[in-house]
Amino acid sequence: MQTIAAVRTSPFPSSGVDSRLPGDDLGTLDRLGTVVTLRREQPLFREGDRADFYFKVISGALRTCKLLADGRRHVGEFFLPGDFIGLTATSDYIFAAEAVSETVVVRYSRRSVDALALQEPRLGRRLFAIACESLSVAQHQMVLLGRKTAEERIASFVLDMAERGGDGDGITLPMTRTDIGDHLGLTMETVSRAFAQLKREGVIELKSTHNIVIRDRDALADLADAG
Amino acid sequence: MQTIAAVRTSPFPSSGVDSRLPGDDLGTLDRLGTVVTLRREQPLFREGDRADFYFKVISGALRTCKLLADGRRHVGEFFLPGDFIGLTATSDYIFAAEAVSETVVVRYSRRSVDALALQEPRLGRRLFAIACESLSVAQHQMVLLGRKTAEERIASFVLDMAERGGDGDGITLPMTRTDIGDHLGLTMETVSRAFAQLKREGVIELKSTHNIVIRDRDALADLADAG
DNA sequence: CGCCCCGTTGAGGGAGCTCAAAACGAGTGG
DNA sequence: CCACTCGTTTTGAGCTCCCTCAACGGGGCG
Repeated sequence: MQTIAAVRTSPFPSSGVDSRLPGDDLGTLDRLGTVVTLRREQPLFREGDRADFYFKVISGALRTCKLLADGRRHVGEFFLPGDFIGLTATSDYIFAAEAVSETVVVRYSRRSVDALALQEPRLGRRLFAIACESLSVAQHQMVLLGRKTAEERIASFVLDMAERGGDGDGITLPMTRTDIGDHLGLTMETVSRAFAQLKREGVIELKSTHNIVIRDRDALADLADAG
Repeated sequence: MQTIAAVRTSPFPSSGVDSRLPGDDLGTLDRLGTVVTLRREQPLFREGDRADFYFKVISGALRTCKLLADGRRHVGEFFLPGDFIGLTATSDYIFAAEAVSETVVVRYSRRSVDALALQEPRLGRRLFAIACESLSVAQHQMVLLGRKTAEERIASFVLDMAERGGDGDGITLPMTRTDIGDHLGLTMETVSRAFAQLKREGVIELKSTHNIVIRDRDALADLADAG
């Protein structure tokens, strides 16, 4: 079942979006795209939906969620402008995707893209590279979840967000403390305390709850790698 | 730098190995393979080595490891007969791979396989599928590491091992309790206590430390999904 | 202005970690 | 066949980090 969302069928917008993604390499793909706008908290798809589409984030932010039977939640990844989402080994999505804030994505028909990939080796290799990069991200996240302390997790998260979306040392965190906690295997309270701790240590500055500045990148990197 | 290991350049052995892997679909790949034998604890490659090869496990078992600066260890995945290992987004491996027990693998030149994949769409799609499946495994593991209790982690692990390598309900665990702990984000002692707990509850039977039998698969599945 | 959601802070408790010792099992040599 | 060794696993006891529960504060929006 496809989730309801504002859809505008139109040519690919000439957004200032980067990198990392097939649309940029291969003009042919652009024509397959449909622009979709999501309001805050609106689902892009749900766990178990048929995986008929790939998506690329244009603006805003998405999170992927998995729930345990008793309600415990895990946030797999945050997707920022330029990020590609929708690869799956099965015919269904195995997690939900929701908008953290108002978000615009481009939607591609999976069947069309997969068919095109057989004719355009460059597209095929790009999709393969995206899968390998996602795997690398997941492998780092597993080390974090398996072995790092709360403060180290937050340090890693801040550095990651800085690399992906920061303007210099200023970082915008569109998601809530609860989202961050569910992503890092912590509670909201522990996330809050770890931010406070890093602030006390002079490593970061809290401009507001969703805007932070890195003060000591080396200290942050040391914490993130645990030595 | 390539790790030293017993290498036998020869045609692909007619092993009774499954499934899941390119070698089986595409005869051409078999000729590219070189058989490599590893003794217990011997590294197949180290973190940071140039990623010049893909591998397929024939017999035995591998583990992938990442270390934090202060020595904390994380075991990413165990690889059993039929499993494919070596996909990476970069030119280097980002984790080490070591033999849990005496292990035989087939080694493929990454360059040759990648080149062949451009000519043989089926091979390209197979590699892509392997990457997507690995991603799916990683996503499940992140939920486990982020949100499950010790007992739930062990239940999930036992079920996973039963599906992958079990003969009926009898399971062989070639790795140590420490390996299991480092894979599940626990200590060896907690792993041992969780096994004892499941035994006390009549869910599993411990034939020996490395051989267990599932007594109540439904109870195990309930625990693994937490509800 | 007042409500509500989100974030912060505090106090107490618990799941899993640490440290330590004993039990076990596989391999080795007499 | 037994004695000994060495690494692994089990079990116990105490501690710690993070979770839980609760109260308070602040910013955005009706």
